Amino acid sequence: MVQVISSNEDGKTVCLECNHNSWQPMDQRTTPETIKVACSNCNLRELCMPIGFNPEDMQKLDEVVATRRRVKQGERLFSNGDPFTSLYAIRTGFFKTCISSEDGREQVTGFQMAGEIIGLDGIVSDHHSCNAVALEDADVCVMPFANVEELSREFPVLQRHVHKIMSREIVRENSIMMLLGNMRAEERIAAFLLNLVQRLHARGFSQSEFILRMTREEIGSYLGMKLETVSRTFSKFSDDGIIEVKQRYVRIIEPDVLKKIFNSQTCS
Amino acid sequence: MVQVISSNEDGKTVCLECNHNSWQPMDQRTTPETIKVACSNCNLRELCMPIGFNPEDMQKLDEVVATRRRVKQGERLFSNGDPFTSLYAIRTGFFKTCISSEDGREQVTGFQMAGEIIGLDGIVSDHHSCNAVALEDADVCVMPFANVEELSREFPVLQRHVHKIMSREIVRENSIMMLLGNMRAEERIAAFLLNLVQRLHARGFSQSEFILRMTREEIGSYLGMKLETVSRTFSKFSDDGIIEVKQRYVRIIEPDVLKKIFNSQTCS
DNA sequence: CGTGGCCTTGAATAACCTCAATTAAGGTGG
DNA sequence: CCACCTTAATTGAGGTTATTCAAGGCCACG
Repeated sequence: MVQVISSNEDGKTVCLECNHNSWQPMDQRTTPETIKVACSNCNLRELCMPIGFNPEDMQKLDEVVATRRRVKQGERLFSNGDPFTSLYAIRTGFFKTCISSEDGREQVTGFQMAGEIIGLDGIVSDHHSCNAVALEDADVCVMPFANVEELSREFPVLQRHVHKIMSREIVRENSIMMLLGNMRAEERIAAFLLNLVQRLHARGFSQSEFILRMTREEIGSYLGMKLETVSRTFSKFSDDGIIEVKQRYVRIIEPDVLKKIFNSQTCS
Repeated sequence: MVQVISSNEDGKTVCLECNHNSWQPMDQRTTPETIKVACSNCNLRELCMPIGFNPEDMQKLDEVVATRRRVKQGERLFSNGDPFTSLYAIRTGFFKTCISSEDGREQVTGFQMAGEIIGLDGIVSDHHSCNAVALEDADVCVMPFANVEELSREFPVLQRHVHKIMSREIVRENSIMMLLGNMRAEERIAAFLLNLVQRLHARGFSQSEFILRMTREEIGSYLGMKLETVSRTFSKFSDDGIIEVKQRYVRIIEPDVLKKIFNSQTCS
């Protein structure tokens, strides 16, 4: 495979073809085999674990993660109806979560990347209420929820962290409700692109360009619009010189214009 | 004030004028002054607290609730930006939670009634990210989050309960995303009415009739449609003999038809 | 080099929104 | 207790946005 290397404005080297395979810039990457399976020396710790642990507590914290699990592209980490046992921290890869209505309509409820936690939907009923599908080969840390709860009782900082993760998800969904309820197509796409690039940037990738891991249809499902409308909106932004789009490749040329569209379509 | 009394199909007596003032059928109601401010003998316990406590633990659980607070109609329990200190269990009354975009558009993120918990949005950032507005005079139990966390460490059953409440909110918002992203106006209104009547019924009210506590505009904001469309859809359902509507009063005549509309508009 | 999945684009249609006028209800003060 | 005023709800006509249906192009993969 030819690897497309590009430098972003921070001077970080990023692999556009496989940016999904590591949160790290290429030059710092190590092979998976050299990484011990433990939170205490995980690169992603700051993303999915609380800070402020001393070394001996950190070691106990490693007990949260029982095992690792690989999920191939297109496969499910869990499905609607599965018994709930664990939360999952994404190490590598990219997921979508989605629910289906009785008559078969699908709603994507989120896209998740490295360092993010999925499975929270299962707590309330002891069964998952959505499907988690890997949009590319993925690797997750399996955190049995019993372990999480037990250690939470012991470590208030972990307890608070778990609460914050759940609260963050509630707040995220609130803003999706705003998006779905109040925004027009262009605003939704602008919000979507800005959110995606911001999260990728926080993981060491370019602030301006990336590869979409989902189809137009999946984007549309998430944003409450049809795939044709997604495509048309991308094309319009491209015509306006705001972004460059070619299939899954996206480059943001005018982030400020995108932000303006997001904040208010009718802004004078 | 003339009180409109009606009997539902279960034979329970319900006051339509003030069904919002108590979850209980009228004949079982006691005056607020006779109720001790404690979870251990609260009528709503089964709605907002875990079950399976023995009496001595129950007494410790009472420590969760620090105080009670009255919120008059139209006033806010908390606002976007307020420091987060507590969760609130609604004893009586009816709330909406809403967020505003930068350009002033409002999105109602939920309607909450007796026994439900609000304030979870504030945990992640130590500040509330939405407004909680009383749609009628309300009375809430103030549960300082520090107390909740402390007792959660001591009582696994409470810990699990807190997690379930947060997970339930995540799942609820997932289904709202489905509603906003995939459903048409009639389906949204059907889902809204069915959800409302189901929750009211769980609190001892009629399965078929109730008084809306929110305006058409607030319903529209929640469901992602304009107030005129809400009104038109109500009128259409009324013309079709599915419901009876007169201003805030709603009676569901054909729940099965409503369920069919909700499940699939295009159902043959 | 052919095949299938994904993406793009066009034209016609449907759903919902906007603007506007009217009616109904609720609250206030004389 | 009633008249007035304000807010909320209904309804109609016309416009806009996004959807639907359809055709064709691009790309990866065998």
